[in-house]
Amino acid sequence: MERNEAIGRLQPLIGKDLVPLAADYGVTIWKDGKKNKGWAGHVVERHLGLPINSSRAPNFGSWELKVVPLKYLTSGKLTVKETMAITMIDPVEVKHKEFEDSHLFTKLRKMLVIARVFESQEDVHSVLHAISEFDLDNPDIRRQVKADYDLVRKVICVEGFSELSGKMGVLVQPRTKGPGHGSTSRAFYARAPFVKKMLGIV
DNA sequence: CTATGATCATCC
DNA sequence: GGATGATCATAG
Repeated sequence: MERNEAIGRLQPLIGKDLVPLAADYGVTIWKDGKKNKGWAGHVVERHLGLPINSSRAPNFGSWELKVVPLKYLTSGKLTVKETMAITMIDPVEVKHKEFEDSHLFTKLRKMLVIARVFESQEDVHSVLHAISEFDLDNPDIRRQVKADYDLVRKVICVEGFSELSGKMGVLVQPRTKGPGHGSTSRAFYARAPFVKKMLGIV
């Protein structure tokens, strides 16, 4: 499916509550009092007819789909609530590949970012707020992302994979991610200001 | 177990 | 409120 087609399919969902859709598509939100944090992403993927799997390649072949939560500030303004997980860091791959050949670049160069409104942790309602296309075509942004990638590379080579921390990086940070319980894997995350740029709410 | 989808918990 | 590290459901 092309990105434009996906946009066309998602357009009608803008302003709609995603919670009832989760039930329609059989997506679990709560189980034994614990939350399936990826439910919103699964709902959108199912809506587009994508089988749920864990392939590391961009889910649609040439572009990447992401759902990100938005929240209202006390001032009443809408902003990005969280950083966005992009992809796992494979130390071997990062060490041997240039930024232009990395998974990070492949995913960032062409993506579709869906913004949903976060109301509360209970997710009683969650309205799809906007759909935004993003390509890594801004020279300044691209240069900074590459710099962050190179920093990660350097740390892995010089200090070791385990020294990577979320404190590093300007637009993209290396941060722990995984099933939890002692997992030490890390992933690239887009910091909030970067996500705002993607959504065009700078 | 670790990849995917991400958000939660806690510290400052 | 923002940042950082930890964690949840599901699939292979």
